[in-house]
Amino acid sequence: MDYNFREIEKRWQQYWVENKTYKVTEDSSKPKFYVLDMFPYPSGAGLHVGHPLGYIASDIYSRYKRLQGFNVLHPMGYDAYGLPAEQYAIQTGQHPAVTTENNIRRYREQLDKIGFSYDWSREVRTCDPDYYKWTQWAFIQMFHSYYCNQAKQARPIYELIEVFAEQGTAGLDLASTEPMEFTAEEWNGKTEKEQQEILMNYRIAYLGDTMVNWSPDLGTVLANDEVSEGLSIRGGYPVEQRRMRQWCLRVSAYAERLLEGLDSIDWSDSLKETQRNWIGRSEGAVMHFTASNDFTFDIFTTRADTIFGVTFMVLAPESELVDQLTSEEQCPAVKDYVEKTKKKTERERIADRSVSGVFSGSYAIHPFTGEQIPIWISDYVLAGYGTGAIMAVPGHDSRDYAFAKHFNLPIIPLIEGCDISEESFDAKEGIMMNSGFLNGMTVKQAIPAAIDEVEKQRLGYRKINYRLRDAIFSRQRYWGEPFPVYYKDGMPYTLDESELPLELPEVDKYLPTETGEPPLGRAKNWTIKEGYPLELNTMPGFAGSSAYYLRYMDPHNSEALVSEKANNYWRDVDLYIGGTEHATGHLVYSRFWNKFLFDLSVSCEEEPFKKLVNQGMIQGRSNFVYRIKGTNTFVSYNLKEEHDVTPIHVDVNIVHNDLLDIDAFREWSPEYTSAEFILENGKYVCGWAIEKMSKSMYNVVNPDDIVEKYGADTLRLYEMFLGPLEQSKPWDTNGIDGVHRFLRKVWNLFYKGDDLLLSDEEPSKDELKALHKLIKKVTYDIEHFSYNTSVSAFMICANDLTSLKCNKRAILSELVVCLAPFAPHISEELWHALGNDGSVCDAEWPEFNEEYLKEDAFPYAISFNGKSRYVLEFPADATNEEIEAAVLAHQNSQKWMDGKTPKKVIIVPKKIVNVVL
RNA sequence: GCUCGGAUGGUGGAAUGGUAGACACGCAAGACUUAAAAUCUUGUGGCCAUUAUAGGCUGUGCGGGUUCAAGUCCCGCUCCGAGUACCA
Repeated sequence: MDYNFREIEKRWQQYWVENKTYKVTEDSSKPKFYVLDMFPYPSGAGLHVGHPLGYIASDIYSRYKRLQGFNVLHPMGYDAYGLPAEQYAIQTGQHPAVTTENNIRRYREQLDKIGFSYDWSREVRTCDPDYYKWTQWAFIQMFHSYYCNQAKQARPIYELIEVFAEQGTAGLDLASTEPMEFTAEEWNGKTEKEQQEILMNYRIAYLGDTMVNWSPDLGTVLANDEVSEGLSIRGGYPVEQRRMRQWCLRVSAYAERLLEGLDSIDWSDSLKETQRNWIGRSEGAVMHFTASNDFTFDIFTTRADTIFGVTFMVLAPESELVDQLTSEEQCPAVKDYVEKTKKKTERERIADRSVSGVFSGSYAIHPFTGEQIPIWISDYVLAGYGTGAIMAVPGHDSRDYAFAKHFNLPIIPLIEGCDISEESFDAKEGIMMNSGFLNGMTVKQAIPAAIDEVEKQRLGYRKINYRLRDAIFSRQRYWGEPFPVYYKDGMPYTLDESELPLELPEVDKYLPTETGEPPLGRAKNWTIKEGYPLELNTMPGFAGSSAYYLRYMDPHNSEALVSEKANNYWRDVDLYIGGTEHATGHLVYSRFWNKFLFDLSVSCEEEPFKKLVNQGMIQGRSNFVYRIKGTNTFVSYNLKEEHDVTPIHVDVNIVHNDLLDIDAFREWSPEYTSAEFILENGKYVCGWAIEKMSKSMYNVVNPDDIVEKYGADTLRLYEMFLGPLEQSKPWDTNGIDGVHRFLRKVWNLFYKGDDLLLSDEEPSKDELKALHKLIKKVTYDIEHFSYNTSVSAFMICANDLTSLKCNKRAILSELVVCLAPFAPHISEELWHALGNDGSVCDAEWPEFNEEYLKEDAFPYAISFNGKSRYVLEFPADATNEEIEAAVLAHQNSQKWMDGKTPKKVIIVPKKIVNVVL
């Protein structure tokens, strides 16, 4: 009987479905283990061979943990809201729900062929009302919460209302959009609407006027992580800055906890570093400056020590301070400059690094020297960071230096011996000078000393600033979660929890309305209660993906996002596998969202993802043919230098081991039907290059085709064999024959022709050794995600057992269990061939026994001064003294030592003897 | 600019400081076959030597260092990749 993978895989996939093999429930008698993949956005193109890489890795880990006796939660679902389905809807009129449903069906078909051990009964879809009910619910909780900096947690807003009525803001330390102070009398004297407006300053989900990334082409705002280099990540459309009223989440309140939490989780250093940079904590001070017209404003600096080097101030063009600080005669020039910068898109601003700016006409007073410092306006200062204003110290900041040089402003050196004739001295080292009370201190001493003095004289205060901004949470799009919000008297109110889910309404078109409202403005009767209008924005993509791991724990619960019982059992994700592209998006929002739910006691763990592994990207490997210019003749790779040729991409699926299937090529396109070929050794050799996997490069490999040709088990093994999991690497179907041959080799250990040849004899020493070498290596490798080397270990073991002609049940059954996480279908089949019932998934992971690896005699490598190695064999129980004596005995009889007397003999546990001459 | 990775045969890649190149692809030779494909066996870093064997030298991007011993540790470079970017 041959290894008929098609039949085997079909049979066992069916068996798993019929027997609900992968269904899990809470079971307090077993330890839990939660393995999660980042759920996919089901795109129209379907899966290519790169997508399942992480899924296979996590599936192997899940199956392994299960064999080790863990109760493994391994779910899958779809991040189903998103822009592509909506863009497609705009072009074709096709409802995004239909497109999404079709895409999901296609994804599921492809996933099923690979043999994953998902518990599909727990599937979630972010666009399903039963699911987004809880996204909306979480939003309502955020709306009704504020963040207390003293308690370091979110608290219900009604507490705050009570405190305001009793004591105003006195003694409170709250996360807010802007600082506010008022008394209880002032609060109590305000109208309902005024009070609501004040509360907006503190809510964790709030409406705020902020600078947003606006994409005119997409007609929506985007979050910072959805923009890169001034272009939208999806689609690559230009993005500009606009001030708009948007829903925001007060992520910044959690900045410190998001930073601290990184120390407690097992993520790669580079990913943690990326998050640290994104959060961007910097310690410094806010300082008050007074302008000549008595208007006071604040700046933020991390270099308070350089206060005596300030020769000018700079405001961001978008800053509200600009209006306050512009003198009358400078007004036209300033207006002109501000208009100009507004017109530039973010991308143009990045591209244009030239120095520009305008004098405001007013001056600030230096807090220590009383000197007049000119105030300038320039686009190198950002409105969104700090206070949108800086004190410029050209001697010790390169940007200030460039500005000062350009506008001929004075530059003062503050550090002894520094040379600032060509560039600023930015390093935080040296001895201070020209700095009044700071003179003689090192920079490290001067920074805190300067802030102490500033605080003492009430000129400012210590402040920690974060780069992390609040997340903009509304999108002017159709295909997303509707906000559970309606407006009364212009103020937003949330729906009652009992009114959830608020379902996405139907619209006639997916475009903005004629008056520029978002698409939901087209919905009929989009009102609630006594005709109050509902919110027209929808939530962004990250809304639905921020708590999906909690929902998998209890996916059908209609009473809660997750029950306390389920949450207390599953707790958190033990292993999360996904790509780095979510480092500053999903993985920040999700941690924030979970911390908020932790404060509400909905989630019992503060960090959602204990361990995270990033799988590398799979790149494409394109093939080329070379057409001689002006002809329809193609020349083989190594002969192309003799002709003037144009390289042309050729479909990698008609190339095998870089050899072109000429007949298939002629059929590939009518253009090539009559193509002529100049061959080498009777073959057409193609060139190749590593490029992104994409249709236009003709290098997309579909997993279905691989499964059809080689089987799912071969695909799984080969994806792992390609290289280290976390490394990016090109897909190259060449070489897949190697792992396929391995599986056949395993098959042939069981079957000779049609006969099952198994023996109940005691295994030999060599057989046990081959097996236990495998068990040791594979156990270690799975724990360390070193799957490529474990596939090698299997091949070595199969080769050893083949040459030993091993057909012992005792050996083969343990081999099959080891193989089960990697190649589940063939393992099931062989598990049954061994006479077992049920599924191999219920077997036990074999235990490694060191005894079997011990040898009778060891070869020792003998080296001299670390060179020229010889080999001597010693019994396993030989002592170091015996080995040393044996080596020295050769001193005169062999050429080894050239008659020299050894100074030292070093015997290393690794079976090396080094003789120092 | 900053941060983090990486550099090992023709290719993908192995190597807790201890015989570098496991395993696989490719290639070459052989077996089977009328032939090819498939399959199996053997060889395969480079250079040198030899009828053959045994062998010698060299070798992990470059230059130093530590060590009995360095792909691995330390210092200084070069190149490549990823992320991030006027964050005061």
